[in-house]
Amino acid sequence: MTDSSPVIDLGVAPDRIDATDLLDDIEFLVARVRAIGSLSARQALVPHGLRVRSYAVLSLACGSISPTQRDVAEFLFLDPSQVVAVVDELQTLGYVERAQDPRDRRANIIRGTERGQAAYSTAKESVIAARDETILRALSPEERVTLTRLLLKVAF
Amino acid sequence: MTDSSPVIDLGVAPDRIDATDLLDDIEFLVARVRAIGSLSARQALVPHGLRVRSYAVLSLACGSISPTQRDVAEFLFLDPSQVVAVVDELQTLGYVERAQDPRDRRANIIRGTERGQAAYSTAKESVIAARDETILRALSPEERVTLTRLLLKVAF
DNA sequence: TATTGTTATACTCTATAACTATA
DNA sequence: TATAGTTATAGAGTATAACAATA
Repeated sequence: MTDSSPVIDLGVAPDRIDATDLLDDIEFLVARVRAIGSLSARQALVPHGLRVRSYAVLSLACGSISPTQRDVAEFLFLDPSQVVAVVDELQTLGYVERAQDPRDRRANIIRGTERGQAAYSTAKESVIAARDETILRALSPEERVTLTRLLLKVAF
Repeated sequence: MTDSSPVIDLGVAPDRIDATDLLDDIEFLVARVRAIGSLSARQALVPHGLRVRSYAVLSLACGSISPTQRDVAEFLFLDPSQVVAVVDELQTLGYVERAQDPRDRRANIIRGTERGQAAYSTAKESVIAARDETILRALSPEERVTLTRLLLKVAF
């Protein structure tokens, strides 16, 4: 990597952002970090033909929880109608399949196919690599653990 | 408050979200917390006639940094063209005014008016109250400080 | 030649309502 | 009566390119 660069420009020199309520505002900071992380993930996923949202759904489908579409919607804060579109897309790619939930014939269980597992695996590497270069770059291993733990408490 | 309730449904019972890569994924957690915080702030701002984005710009305009539109764009990760629209909106409301930057005649400095300061003040109370009920509810005071500090390191 | 604000445009994300089939 | 998935639609958010004024 000689002219690597791209990554993400965090903009705004520190000397101009001194006094602002927003800097103490967790909501604002979360929004900004999310924007950085989202951009990072989006760029990393382009070569894989996935959007951040598709990647998230694929991740759930490839895990061991066998979620219904409704589970996916709640977990990712998506409207059920949005899940339909994403699952359609992933199904067209051959990455996931819909299976009838034996406990409730109305529900579709989403499962990653073999091809989907493989695609998720490689995409995940790219996403993690990009993340380590952007949002995690400034944190020590201990801080990363702490941040994860605190976010987890807030998120659920 | 007898039937308070509304607030935000975090959905998904813990017993179904056991094993998932995403739970260790800071990017995912940040996205989810941001969704919660954004919804919380949006609801709190409805009575004030402000959107989250307008509120953020108003906050910067009412601070002591006298930002240009470009500063606002970089700080909030907005495209400069989006800042135009928000400032137009706030100006129509009489909350901010554009002033020529003496150091650069191309640049507009955005300042909160007296009316804007008042509106920001009351809106801020609502936003903070809503936030304490949602994303900060699960954290101790010490944890809030730690979370803020870590997010700040990542955000800039 | 580069940058600030601006206009315009297209695309993605999000919110909402209604319908069907099952429960 | 309520819930899972689906369809449709409108609005908000975001990305991109081009232009005039100024640096």
